[in-house]
Amino acid sequence: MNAKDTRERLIDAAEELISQKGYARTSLREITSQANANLASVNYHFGSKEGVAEAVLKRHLEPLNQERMELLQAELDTAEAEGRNPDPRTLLHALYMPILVHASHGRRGGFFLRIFARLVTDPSSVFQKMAIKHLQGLLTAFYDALAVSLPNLNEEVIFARMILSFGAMAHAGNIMADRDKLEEVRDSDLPHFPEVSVLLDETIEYICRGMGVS
Amino acid sequence: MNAKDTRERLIDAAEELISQKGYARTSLREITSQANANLASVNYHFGSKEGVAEAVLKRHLEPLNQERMELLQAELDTAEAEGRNPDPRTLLHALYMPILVHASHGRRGGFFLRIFARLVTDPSSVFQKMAIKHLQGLLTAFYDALAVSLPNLNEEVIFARMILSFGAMAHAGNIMADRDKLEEVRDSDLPHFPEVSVLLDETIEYICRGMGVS
DNA sequence: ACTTGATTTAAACGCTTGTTTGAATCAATA
DNA sequence: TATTGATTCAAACAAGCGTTTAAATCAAGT
Repeated sequence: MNAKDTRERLIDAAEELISQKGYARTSLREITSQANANLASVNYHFGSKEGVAEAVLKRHLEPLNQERMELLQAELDTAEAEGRNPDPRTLLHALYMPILVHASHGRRGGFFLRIFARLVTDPSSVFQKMAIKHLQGLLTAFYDALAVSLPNLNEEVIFARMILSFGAMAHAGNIMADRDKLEEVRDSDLPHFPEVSVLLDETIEYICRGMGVS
Repeated sequence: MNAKDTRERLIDAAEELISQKGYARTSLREITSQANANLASVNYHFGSKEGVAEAVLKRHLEPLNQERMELLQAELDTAEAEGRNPDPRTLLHALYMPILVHASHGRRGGFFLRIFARLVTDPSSVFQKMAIKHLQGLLTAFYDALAVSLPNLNEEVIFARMILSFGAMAHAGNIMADRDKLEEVRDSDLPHFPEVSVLLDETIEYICRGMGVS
């Protein structure tokens, strides 16, 4: 019991600290101290500092990607049964709703989405490899489905718009996670930062319009 | 002459290295070595490691923001002279074209945009302060103009869509900068990454559609 | 109660980091 | 040529880092 507990406390602490300070600026001493564990425990349980970061990402991305793949498959099956092309709006919901809902529910979702936004941006290191490993398959599957469901758009354009949607979604999730902190430094000439639920809805609609799906 | 040269060589080296490896993973020893300068020169010329990173951002953001503010003012003036509201599409062009063109022209623009994309994402440090310092005024000015030019959308919605556009733009610029590297690791089931010029055009159109401007 | 394998612990390792220092060098003015 | 102020330089600094080690502790099966 104690063993597994330590492992999970380490992931919890790493997740929170990395989301707040970034991977490089978070030390193993901070992580283990926040987790009430020994300094060496990270290397024991995860092999290295990179290992615990990978575990953090895995804990969120695996169920998230599974859910998205299931929603994708469901629409593909329904469409085939009904003898029509998959509906692009349904596909976009399948791809973006789960992660946005995840980001807007509870602390840990916010922690994760801040890390995720950086994952996409970070140039080197673990994150690059992890991004390819955990996102390439998902992206390809949804690209294939979208290409079928939007037969009047050429491949390059669909791909370009998927990239743009991805950026919009990642940034929106990041803003959701930091909403309260951003409100504090907001220029008073700007309106309030949108409520999380408003931003969630606006994101989906924005992406649908951007993709050319009405 | 030698003095100013060193300063600029340091900024050049910092820009390239930070864009490739990230701020935290780039050491002063790498920067000064690539710039053919002494280790202490960064602290002499910029006061600290943060100082040279700030100088990198300044060198791009100041002319860029000046250009955008001039384009904004030009449209506001023209609109007032013609007794109409500013045109939202023109405003969006003014806000996003300069930085996207900058990103797509030449190496240094690409270097900058990779750093810029991280600037928006990075949780702590210099970057947080720099983002507020260099972007808040720009954002506010464009928000005010867009609110006038889109009178049928409420404030919160306009602001939300600006946030989403910002994310899409930053991600697109990042992809432009890394296009060739991304092509190498691309899943063969995906189409080629869009040409820089294609992505540039698609980005502007995507943002206009997303904002609800047709 | 003993053994075994997993986990935790404290300590130390070697290495890299950003920064500081004080002397050396340079360029230009008088 | 002497002086001055700016710049460069080599060297050292203390601090923090991730990782390793070997002994101590723990939990469970026999």
